[in-house]
Amino acid sequence: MNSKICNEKQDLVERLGVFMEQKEQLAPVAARILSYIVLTGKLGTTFEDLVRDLCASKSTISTHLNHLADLKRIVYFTRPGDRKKYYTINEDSIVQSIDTMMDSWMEQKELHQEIKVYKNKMNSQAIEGNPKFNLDFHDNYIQFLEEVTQSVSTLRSKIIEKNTKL
Amino acid sequence: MNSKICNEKQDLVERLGVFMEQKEQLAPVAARILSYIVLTGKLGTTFEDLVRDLCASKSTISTHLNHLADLKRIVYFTRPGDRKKYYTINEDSIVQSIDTMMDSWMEQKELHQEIKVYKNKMNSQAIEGNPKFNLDFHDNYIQFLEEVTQSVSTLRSKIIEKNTKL
DNA sequence: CGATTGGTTCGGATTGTTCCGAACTCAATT
DNA sequence: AATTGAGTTCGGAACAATCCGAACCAATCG
Repeated sequence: MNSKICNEKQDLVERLGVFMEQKEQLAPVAARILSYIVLTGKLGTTFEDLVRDLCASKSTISTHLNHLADLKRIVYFTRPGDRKKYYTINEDSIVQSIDTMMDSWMEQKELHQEIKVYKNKMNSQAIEGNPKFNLDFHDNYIQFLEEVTQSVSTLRSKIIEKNTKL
Repeated sequence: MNSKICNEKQDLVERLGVFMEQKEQLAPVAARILSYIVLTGKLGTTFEDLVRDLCASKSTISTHLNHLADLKRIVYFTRPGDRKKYYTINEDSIVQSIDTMMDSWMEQKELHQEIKVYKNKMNSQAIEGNPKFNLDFHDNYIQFLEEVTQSVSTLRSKIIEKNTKL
């Protein structure tokens, strides 16, 4: 009864889905589930909505829906006297994606620092002051990562602050 | 003769490789080629270095090496009277990765704007002022994307400036 | 109780990715 | 002209990801 997904929504589900599949390392159907849930908003999305509108099997929907819930990308609410779960996106997903970004930048920074240790050791072993490695690249990269992390961290605080004010 | 890769380097190649495989959507061997080239630095890496030290077939190395060159992730120089190509990372790879990030943020922003158009249209069609959609999430996300793009764009200029001064 | 609703689990089938070996090309050497 | 060096191309083999159907379970309904 509440069916008949409009073309515009279907189109957006596919396009946002492709984007997420790429950027969030999700399986095609998982990405579509997530975009469908984003596009449906606070009304919430049910298991059967997804099976019907994404034309996927119950098993596929079940697996990916649970996976997204495990990742805390989605949450659900329920209605009295209704066994169904109504999924919506986790509202802190902006902060979540910031944190993921920052973690990855930090990991990258640590790798470059290890590389510097390695290259410095090699340089000091080099004969007659003939250094094989120039560390500028790594220094610049580390500096860039620090600055971008710093600046996004500031943004993060602002977002947190705004959210707690509500 | 110039062989015998040390354990420390080998270990770093693998670990940086895993990171890049994830974050840059590269095939395992492609990611290892890139890390090997990073770790070898300005001396340059040859085809045969890679075949020998990564223990991969010539065809695999050939394909991935050309792919990385197509992506402009690596460049090569040559030596007089030597047919080999000496690959190094493209020195503007910091700027490159900034640009990739910003492009992706922009694309994401455009998607959220389209979603807003869709949700607004639905809201205006809703009967008796009962809006189905709350646009705060998208507004916040768009604002976040604009701010982070802005701040990274500033960093980008600073890096460009520094590079041209050299 | 039996049927229906709302899902979960498991064993493949299908599809996609990644890599390899063999045969090949093109230049430079002998 | 044959050989060697440096690499490319193509046709699968091996492996991994993704999805499906069938069988199943647990609550609720009639």
